[in-house]
Amino acid sequence: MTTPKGTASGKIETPFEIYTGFEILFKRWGARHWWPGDSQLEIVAGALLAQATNWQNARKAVSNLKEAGLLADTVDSFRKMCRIRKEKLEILLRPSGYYRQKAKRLKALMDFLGKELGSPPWEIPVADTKAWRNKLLGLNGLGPETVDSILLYGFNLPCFVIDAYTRRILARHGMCEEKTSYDELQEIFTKNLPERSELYNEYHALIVRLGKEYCRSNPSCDGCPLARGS
DNA sequence: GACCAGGCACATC
DNA sequence: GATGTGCATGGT
Repeated sequence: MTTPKGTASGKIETPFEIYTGFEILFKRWGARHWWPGDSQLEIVAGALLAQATNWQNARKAVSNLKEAGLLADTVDSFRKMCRIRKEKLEILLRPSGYYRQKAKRLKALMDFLGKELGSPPWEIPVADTKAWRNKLLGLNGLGPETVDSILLYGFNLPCFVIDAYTRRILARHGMCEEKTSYDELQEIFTKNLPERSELYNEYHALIVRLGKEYCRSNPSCDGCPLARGS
């Protein structure tokens, strides 16, 4: 293993331009077409179920919900989702891990969205993005990453998602510290990109693609496409 | 059997 | 406010 650009800790000391970074990744892997899902409700639920687990496990729980007829964007399906007993929901969510917490959180989220917006499909005006972000952050079990994922992928609103991969990649390129807050990391992207949900969507998906290949199993970051001069 | 994976809340200091 | 811990499954 060679470490041409990385240090012993795998840190690359050359920051990359935020928009250029997108262009490089997009050129390499193209559109990722996130978030996978047949309905808006599936995307919203999936964002919550993907918390602290791999997508494979989250997808199993999503499939269980679909098979139970709970994830269609229809009045009947949504009513069923809102009325399902917590114990039954827990069984369906088991594969995604933390299933008791997630059942409680999902019910609370569905109740809230139902009261505020009725049955899906839902729409939120772009002008209300910030207000809705704050509303959702007030719900139990919804932190910034989950809320931004819901708003970006479920509602096509311009909220840049910061996840573990994003933090790791910025840190390795010397662009943030361990303790840099979520909001500060988000600003690094939003201040350097046009405010467009499609762009945020693809960029985050590409970062996850990058993270899986160059951060997880490659601590020296060999060949990272974002390294200057690579 | 240990470790990790697209978080978050809560207790404690 | 910073840090530690609980929540849990499934793949490698």
